[in-house]
Amino acid sequence: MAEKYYITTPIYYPSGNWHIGHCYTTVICDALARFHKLKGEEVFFLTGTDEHGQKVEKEAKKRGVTPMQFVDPLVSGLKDVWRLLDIRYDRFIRTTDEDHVRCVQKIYEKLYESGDIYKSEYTGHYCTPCEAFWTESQLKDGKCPDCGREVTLQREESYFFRLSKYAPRILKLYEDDPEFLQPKSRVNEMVNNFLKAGLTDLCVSRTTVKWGVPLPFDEKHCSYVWIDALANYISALGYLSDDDALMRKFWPADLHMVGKEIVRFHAIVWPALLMALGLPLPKRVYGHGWLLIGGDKLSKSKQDAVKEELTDPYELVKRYGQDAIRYFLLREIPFGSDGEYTNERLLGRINADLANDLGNLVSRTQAMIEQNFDGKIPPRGEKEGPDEELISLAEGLFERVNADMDALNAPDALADIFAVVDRANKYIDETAPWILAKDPAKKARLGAVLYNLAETVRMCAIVLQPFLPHAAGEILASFSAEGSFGALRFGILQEGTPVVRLKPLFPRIDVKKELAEVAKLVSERRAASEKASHPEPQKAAEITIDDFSKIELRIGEVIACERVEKSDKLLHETVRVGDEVRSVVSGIAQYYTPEEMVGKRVVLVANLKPVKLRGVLSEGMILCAEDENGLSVISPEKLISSGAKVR
RNA sequence: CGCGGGGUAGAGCAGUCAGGCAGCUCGUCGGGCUCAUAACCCGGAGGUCGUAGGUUCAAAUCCUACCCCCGCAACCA
Repeated sequence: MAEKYYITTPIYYPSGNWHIGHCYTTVICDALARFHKLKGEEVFFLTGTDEHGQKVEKEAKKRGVTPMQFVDPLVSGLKDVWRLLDIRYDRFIRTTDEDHVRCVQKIYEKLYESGDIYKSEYTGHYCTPCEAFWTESQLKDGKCPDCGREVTLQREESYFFRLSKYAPRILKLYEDDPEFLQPKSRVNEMVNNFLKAGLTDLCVSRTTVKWGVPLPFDEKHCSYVWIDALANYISALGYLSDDDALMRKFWPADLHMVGKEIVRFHAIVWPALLMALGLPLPKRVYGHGWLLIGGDKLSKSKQDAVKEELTDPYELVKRYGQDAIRYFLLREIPFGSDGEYTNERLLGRINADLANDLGNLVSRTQAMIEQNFDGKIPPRGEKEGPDEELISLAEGLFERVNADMDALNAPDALADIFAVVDRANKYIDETAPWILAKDPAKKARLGAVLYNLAETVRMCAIVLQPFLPHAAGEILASFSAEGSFGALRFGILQEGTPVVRLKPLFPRIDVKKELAEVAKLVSERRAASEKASHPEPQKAAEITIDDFSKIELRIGEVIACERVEKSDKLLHETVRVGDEVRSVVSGIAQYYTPEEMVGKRVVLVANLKPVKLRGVLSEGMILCAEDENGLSVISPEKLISSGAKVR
């Protein structure tokens, strides 16, 4: 019986802006899925979208459409991206799919009956954009520790999942199975940050959110994020449905590929849920790094035009082709850690590896076969000189790539394949077939050389299929060769087989010209989107004079000023406002030194609710104007007494 | 003592867990070749491995202290 391989991507939240970062995870999974399929395993590759939640509900409302109407086009946009990149998933699950919803309801029911879900009350600081509740201690400066935005205090009746109960078993899981969570550093992170501190039960329902799965035992409540989202991995297989054949065949998952920010949910919450349901645990959870976009100092530089990268997958595929984008993502991002994306690096990779090395190797090999052997595979001939080295390198290729892929290390797998490509290019130099061609007595040797090259190219193409499906397919077809891993033996090509000469697989790109074009395109697009979005924020809602009078503005004099320790942006001013002296913190340290501020007269919002910033009390706000060039404190034009009202 | 990432050749990085000749890609300089997509092959130059101390026959790697840079925006994988 064939082995099975079940691999999943995270399900993506429909935000409307699909970019190259989303492609990263999915392309790796696709390559892994294809690789295992070629190994003859029965593969199930799952991806999809996570569509419920308050954020979608709000966005939809803002646009005056139903959540479904809001989400549908976004989802089909994502599917288009996958089509462009030739992602061959077996199912695209949406958490709004009927079967998923039914499954989630059954899971809730089951856990409720077993007592793993119970009713209680939740109070917490809620950050709407992050859809997350935070405890008092987690807040940073009273704001969301993730995004730094305002949180609101919310209290409501909720159902909870007894996560705490499972902490010991999860710790044991990590000990017993070091493979379970990778890379290893993430294990320490989980243990130190969460498990050691003790798990708290997880809030799994909401009454305030309507866009979700209604709980079967309490219709007021909707499922809340994680059970709904995580369950996709089993609902997609028909868990608890009438037809659970897939579930029986493919569960447990062989690999959940996730981003490092959601490792926690996959390495703690998900195993606990599965334990509660009495299901086997996934074999491996892999938390990969992030693809940072234009992530170097350039994006930070304030004065120069901020360099922007083209990250739109549609445009990238249109310009360079799916294989080139796949190749870059799989090759360039260091295994397990963060990688950096720039257009320049993308183009560098395309030219150096795909055009110069691989494409050119195919091209020169086929050209010589065409010129010297009438476009037919020559006889194999005797081995001599460097033949042995080339051949054994090609023959050992699969074993090396297989080991790399078992370690989920696509960059190394590709490096191993290209090591063979490089060796083949060198082999041409060593054997100098163009010299052999001049001497009719050397015809047999020439044939042997070209045969060895054709075989090497063919074998590389077979292993390249998971990574560069299009190009690898073309190469194989041009030799009328089959792509199965069974054909990874040297000597399969038959003498006389016609070889079709391919057009350049990866045309060389003029990097300078292309970068200029891309820069132009990006700035045009930005201008267009600014134009489209600008009228809105500028047209702030109309207010009455009464609204305005609620704001108390006063002139203050800065009598002392110092930097706030351990902060880059904050200055702590002591401001005299009439008879009063106030402590004010402002985020202007990048524009003003403390010395500059002392003695300045400023406009202060005097009735702003005091807050603590970085532990320092701030009782007001100094008015500033800001544009792309910098920031200026607003000062009265003539000398005017401190404490004076501003209207 | 807020959290995280990092400092190895001009650029980008691997090597650090497991101590053993400092490597890879790009760039650059020189040479070769002309089958090939001005591609390919060979060679050179270029490094106080952030700093100081320690352990060791041996340290980029282990230990201690310190310095510096980046992110903590958005999107969220």
